[in-house]
Amino acid sequence: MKVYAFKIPKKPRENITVQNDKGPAFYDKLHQHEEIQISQILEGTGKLIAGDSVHSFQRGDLFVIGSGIPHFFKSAASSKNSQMVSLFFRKDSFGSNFFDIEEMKELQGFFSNAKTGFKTISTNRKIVESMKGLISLGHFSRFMVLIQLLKDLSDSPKTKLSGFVQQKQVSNDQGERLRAVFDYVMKNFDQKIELKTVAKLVHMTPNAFCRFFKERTNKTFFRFLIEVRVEHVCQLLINHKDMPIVEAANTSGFNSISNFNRMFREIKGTNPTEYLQHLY
DNA sequence: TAAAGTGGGTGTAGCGCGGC
DNA sequence: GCCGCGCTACACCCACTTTA
Repeated sequence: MKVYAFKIPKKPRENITVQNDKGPAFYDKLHQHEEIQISQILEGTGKLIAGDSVHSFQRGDLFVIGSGIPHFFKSAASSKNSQMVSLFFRKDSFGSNFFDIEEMKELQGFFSNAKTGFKTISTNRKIVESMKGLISLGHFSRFMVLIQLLKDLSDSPKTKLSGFVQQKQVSNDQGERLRAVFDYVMKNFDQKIELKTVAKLVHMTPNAFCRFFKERTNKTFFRFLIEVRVEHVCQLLINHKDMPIVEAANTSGFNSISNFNRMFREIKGTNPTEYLQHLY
């Protein structure tokens, strides 16, 4: 497995590509592409790895993934049906200066936020309907919808996806290793994971692996693992409102509630109870 | 690669709060 | 008042990370 330098399949002379992914799971191979990706989750749950961060996704979420950000959507095993409408375009799709003209200045917020990617929850029915409608539209209508969509997304509340901007393309060999590590973590985060096991998985010494992982993701391996666990706890608590916090923490790989609380506060900036109160 | 430094994991104690 | 739950603080150990 590798970080695919992904080519978005598009027809000749097509500048906006619309994709309707429907099935038991989404395309789950780590990849990166030049196009900016706007994806609306219509059905399904799971985790999105984008750049250096882990995010949960569920129905209604909308993600903007910037050009060159390595990413993949990992559908949850419990998710039987997944559907996502995605739109791909490049900033220079309509000419190198198209988005720099005065009339497009209001969209600069979108492009600056898109560099690190962002997530927004589409409470705005207009955005959801625009995304759904894209599938059946012709080229001109798609273009018009895109411009309005960019404006709506510029104004919508957003959460940053990745903490840093990827400066260079990840090579196939490096991507292969990262992909193996991500895959292993996704399958085993609820159990004890040792550095030497993961390092061995990618044929590296623990020292070399630590350096490698930090260089590519801008964070340590264990920091990444904790983020995956915390995200899983959040999903458990959201989906099972009566589940005790200590049970959610235990089933997500935390052995000590005190350590869990500390990690949760570091990552979410608040304690689990306040986090849930904020959501409802 | 090895040594030094860092910080994550764990156990324990204690506080606040709500329910019984 | 007692109990359970959620949370925080602290100390200690040692695995992990960084650096030379």
